[in-house]
Amino acid sequence: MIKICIAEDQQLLRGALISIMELEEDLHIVGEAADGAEAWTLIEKEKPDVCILDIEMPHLSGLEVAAKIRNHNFPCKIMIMTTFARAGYLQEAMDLHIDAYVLKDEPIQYVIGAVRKIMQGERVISQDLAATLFMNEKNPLNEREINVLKLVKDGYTTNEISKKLFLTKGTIRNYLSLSIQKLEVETRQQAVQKAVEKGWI
Amino acid sequence: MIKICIAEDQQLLRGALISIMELEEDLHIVGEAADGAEAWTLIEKEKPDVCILDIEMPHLSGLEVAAKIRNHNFPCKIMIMTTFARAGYLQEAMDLHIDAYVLKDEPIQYVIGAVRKIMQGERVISQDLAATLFMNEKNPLNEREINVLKLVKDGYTTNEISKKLFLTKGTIRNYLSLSIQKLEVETRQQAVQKAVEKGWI
DNA sequence: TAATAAAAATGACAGGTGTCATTAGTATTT
DNA sequence: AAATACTAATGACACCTGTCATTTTTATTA
Repeated sequence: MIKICIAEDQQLLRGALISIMELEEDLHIVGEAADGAEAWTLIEKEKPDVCILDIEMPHLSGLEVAAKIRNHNFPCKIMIMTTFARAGYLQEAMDLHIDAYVLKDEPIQYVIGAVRKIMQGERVISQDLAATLFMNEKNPLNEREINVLKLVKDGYTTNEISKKLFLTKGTIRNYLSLSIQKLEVETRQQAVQKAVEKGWI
Repeated sequence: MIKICIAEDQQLLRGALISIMELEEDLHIVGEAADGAEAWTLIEKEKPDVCILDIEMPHLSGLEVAAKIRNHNFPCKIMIMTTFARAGYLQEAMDLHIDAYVLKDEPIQYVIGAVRKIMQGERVISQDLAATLFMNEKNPLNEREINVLKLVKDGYTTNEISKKLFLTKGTIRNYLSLSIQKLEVETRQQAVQKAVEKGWI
């Protein structure tokens, strides 16, 4: 009997998956969570064999939960289940030695099959993602550029960012100018768009 | 036996919902679609009693499919099932006399219950949305402002927009300036954000 | 026909944005 | 000690943005 925890913020999908997995004789859902923080508490308590994590959740992302699981050396298998085929996410997942990375565009039987496979030590990655992984563009931005770009994403202006980071506004503009060049776009907004799309910030 | 068509672009959710609904004795899924265009073909062919439509799908949105159903005077009940509690979407749905407007954050049993209720002529709206409906801010933007703001959303610059619409760039700036004032924000990007969030563009 | 409203354009202003060349301080390496 | 690279700052330039007052043109209405 495989003990599973599932973390997914959309109740409709979470509930549906649970109902269907419970119909399989060898699977048992030992807990469900609607956000990352809840998921971590649950996993600590239930010690599941497999946990299925959505990436984009409130409080803690699925990748952050995965990092915690690995840091605590839990023997738990990890499946990331997400809508987004973003290279950055996938790269991060690989670095964390995630066991399965599955897109929400797969059939349920694929997900169930993947659970069984990873329990046997296999690794599962959705077909559409394999290509993404090979292309493997890596994040051209350094830490400072990432920080500044994140603040732009959150709607802050050059001046506000300069105050927040204790730098002059000229420096902020320089960082953004560099980011724009590295990402081969023309405005800070396009830079944010591209960086988000690639999973780089 | 209630005949149901379901249109939802995420296969995992679509498949899960179908499996679970098929377990109910009085429900029967007569067709599934992964985008709006497919959904419309299906509905014309199957003449279901109820169709469940996601809003954000490729080709045709759920609301556009709903409009087609109403224009052709099909006797089909319509349930909109979406992630987003956006006032503009809800308003449009109400104008189309949609029978149910359900958030993806509800339990499955709520959705199944809603199907039965609308078959008996009731109307179902997710609790969280009732408030949104009463607040009922309406879109302060006129047609031209909406068009310009949509182009900004798609990443076009002032100059590109002026060429596309055969207006001078000064005029585009004036329209954007007005939009910014009407939406009570400070930049064009914030204007786009707010308008999207409210379902106004 | 005259009055009114709207859509579109213009010009001017302050301030924001992106680029670039240059400088300076500070580690790190060789 | 010299070379290298990174981080931060500065000033200058052209261009973009948001605002405002004003004008022209074109429909609509009285």
